[in-house]
Amino acid sequence: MVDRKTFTKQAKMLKALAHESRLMIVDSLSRRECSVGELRDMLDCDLSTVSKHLALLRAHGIVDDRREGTTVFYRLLTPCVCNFFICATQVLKERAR
Amino acid sequence: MVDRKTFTKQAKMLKALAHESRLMIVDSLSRRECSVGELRDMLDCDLSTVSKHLALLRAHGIVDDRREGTTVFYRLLTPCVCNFFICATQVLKERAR
DNA sequence: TTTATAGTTGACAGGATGGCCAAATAAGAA
DNA sequence: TTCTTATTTGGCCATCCTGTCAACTATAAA
Repeated sequence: MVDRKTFTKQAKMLKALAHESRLMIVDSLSRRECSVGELRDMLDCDLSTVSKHLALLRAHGIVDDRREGTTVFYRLLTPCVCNFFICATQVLKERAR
Repeated sequence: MVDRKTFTKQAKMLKALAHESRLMIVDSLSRRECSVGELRDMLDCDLSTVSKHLALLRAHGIVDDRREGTTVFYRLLTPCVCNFFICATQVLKERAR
């Protein structure tokens, strides 16, 4: 039997990832460190919006940042989040049948 | 490079799972078929609330139902969603370090 | 046919999310 | 110091999510 609190934690983690832009951010960061500006170019939305998505991911311990001059670089703190992509792909495939 | 639409689909799927009650439902259904009433007893909330969570999961092709008399039984349609539990546990563990 | 049981659906309220703009901050360059 | 670039934060609004109650539907039993 699994503890209710565990489900709560897992739900919070899933919620943090359950957004198109945040998934795209995680995918990018899984390849290499990126600045906020680079991520905005990819997502094509307001810089402040990207910054807030990153703040949320950081609050959940998924990413971390470091400043280099005026630029802030983000990196993946828990690379295994990428396994979610594998899971999701698998479910979508299984569902399609 | 991954298609933007793929991220959209994955995000929708994650959103469907990103709720404590729905995770608990999926976990229960991974063990055996359950009626709405049984799930309500486990979740301890309004029957209509459970019914809506189930409707949402069904709309995403994650569960399916069958009626037996006045009772409706739900079952997991894509058992591989359980891999999300493994992923989530792994991330929470990696994050804890 | 009436009654009881099991679920679903609609309406509604409160709270959480997401996105943009504008203002604030941080750091380097002039 | 002042200016510029990069990013964060606060305010605001629109939208979505959750949960509850009440009303409705479906099926079986009396």
